[in-house]
Amino acid sequence: MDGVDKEKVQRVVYEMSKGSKYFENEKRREALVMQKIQHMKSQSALLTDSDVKNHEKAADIKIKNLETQRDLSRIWMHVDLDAFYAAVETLENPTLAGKPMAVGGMSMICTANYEARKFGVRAAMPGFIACRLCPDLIFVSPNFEKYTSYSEKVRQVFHDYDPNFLARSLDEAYLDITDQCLSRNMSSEEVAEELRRRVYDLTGLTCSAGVAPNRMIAKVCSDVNKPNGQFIVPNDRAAVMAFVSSLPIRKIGGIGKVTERILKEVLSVSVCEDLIDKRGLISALFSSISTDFFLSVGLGIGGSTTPVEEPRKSLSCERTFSEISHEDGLFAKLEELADNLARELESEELQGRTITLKLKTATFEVRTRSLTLPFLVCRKEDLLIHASKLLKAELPLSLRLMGLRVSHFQGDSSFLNQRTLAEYFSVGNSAGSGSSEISLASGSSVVPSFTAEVSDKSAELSQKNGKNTDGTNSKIRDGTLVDCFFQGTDSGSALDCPPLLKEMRWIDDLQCSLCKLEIPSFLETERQEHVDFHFAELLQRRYADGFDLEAGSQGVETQTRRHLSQPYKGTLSKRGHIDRAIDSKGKRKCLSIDAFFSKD
DNA sequence: GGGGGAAGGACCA
DNA sequence: TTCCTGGTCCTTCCCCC
Repeated sequence: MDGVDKEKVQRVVYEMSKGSKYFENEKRREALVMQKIQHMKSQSALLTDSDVKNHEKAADIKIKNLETQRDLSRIWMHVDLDAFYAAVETLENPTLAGKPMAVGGMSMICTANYEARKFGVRAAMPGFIACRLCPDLIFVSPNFEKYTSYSEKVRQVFHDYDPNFLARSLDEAYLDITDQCLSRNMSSEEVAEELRRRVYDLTGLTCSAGVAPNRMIAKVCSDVNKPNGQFIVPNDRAAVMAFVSSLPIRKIGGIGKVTERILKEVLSVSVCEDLIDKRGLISALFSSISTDFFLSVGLGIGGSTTPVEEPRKSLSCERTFSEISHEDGLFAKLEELADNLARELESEELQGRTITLKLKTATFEVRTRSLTLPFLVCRKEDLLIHASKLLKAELPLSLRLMGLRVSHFQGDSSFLNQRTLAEYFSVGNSAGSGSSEISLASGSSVVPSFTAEVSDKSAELSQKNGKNTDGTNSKIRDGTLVDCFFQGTDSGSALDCPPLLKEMRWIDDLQCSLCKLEIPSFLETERQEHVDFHFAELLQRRYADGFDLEAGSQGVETQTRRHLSQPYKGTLSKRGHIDRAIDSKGKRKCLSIDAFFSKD
């Protein structure tokens, strides 16, 4: 931004943050980056000329490969609305026009209009610092409903130019305008001008556009003549290379403050062209994925085909608050988050297996603690049970932020179409249950359990060696089989997984009957284990207040998940004990089944 | 060596 | 007085097979 007294801005920001906890944390992070840079420098110093030459050769092969992927047949446009939130607020309240204004509050600013930017006020700047930079700054609270409704209008226009346009946020999108240009015999420049005019006519908002053969370059282009302008890089290799050659690496999406510093300080790379010149060192010092990325940046290649829409990977909720150190207060916050997140999960019809607790301490240190369960969860109660354990383990704490995330969603879409247990049993066991057997527990409640045979060979081998020998996880102790886990049906497994298992999923309406579960007679049998797969969850629920099954070995989980998608976690001993269970104090417990079920 | 989980961090809007 | 939120991806470390 021209006309900004950068030095003054830096000085004010420094003066205002100096000595604060935030500042101290920044210094800590800065030291870590420096350490990383030093480490990479020393690694670089160890490289011989021939090392670098060899890496250069490897990079050349990569470059050759990348060149074959260069696609100049599509015309991409990146559209970015100018100071979007601020512009919407000004449209709704014209008295704000021409005055420095920021959307956000004293703690943080979402965006600032161009008048405010002249003072150095920027998005992601705390409001109190912005106030110092620009004492007349007007604050407006964000109103996302309003922005969403404007965004929808703008998207109507986008849709006319590319029905498959990619919306990146409320104020940004990528459009493939190739067909528009061809069918209407218009240049990309004309299309961009027309689109921007239509957006303005419909909403009163101005936007900037960038046009290039791929999204990576188009994104950079939209920034060139911002605000209310456009810039075009023609679909021509030489033009792309010329544009990229002097382009500062920081302009590229994916290269942020830290990466920029590392590239500059370790490799003296500052513009994209340097990435090709330094390909040998890059290949030597960075991972293959990072090297590929840096090389494609140097070549101006990136994102020319329409990507397939990926399903969501995680869903989270986090809140910043004024410092809390009291346990009750922390758990109350957690409950709020669990409640919020459960609602979100419900509205998106998602269930996940991994729960991640995010904590930001009063000193701005960020910690995450996660837990992957053997079953899917989405209800508030379940989130809370597991997240509470994660939180408990971190106490005492003084926090300024807490967040909760669920990920590891059930990827297999067929899983979602599976029948519930209730449905399964209401139509009988006719659907290809194969080798499975259904045994009913005594009493009226219908409880499925599975039969799995443990091969004699496996048991023998286990007995002989005292450990697993053939990929199974059965163990022999005192002449009886304990620690028996399920595995898949591929050859070599001793335990056979009934296809029935794939028909199951945890459902709430079965919880009552699950609580009446009785352990069938398998405990007395010699060479046969019937394990009800609801058992693990039953235990989890039963001891929700701090009694946890110790995780089975990771390998077992892996195996089990791979084949069954519903792993059994925990250990059930043949002699009727719940073995290796851990209570809330971390003590290992051994309960008899009788004792377990006689509780309350 | 590869797969998976945990933790941390970079980056983006 | 006061430094966000929600998401993705990558890396590193470690365990287990």
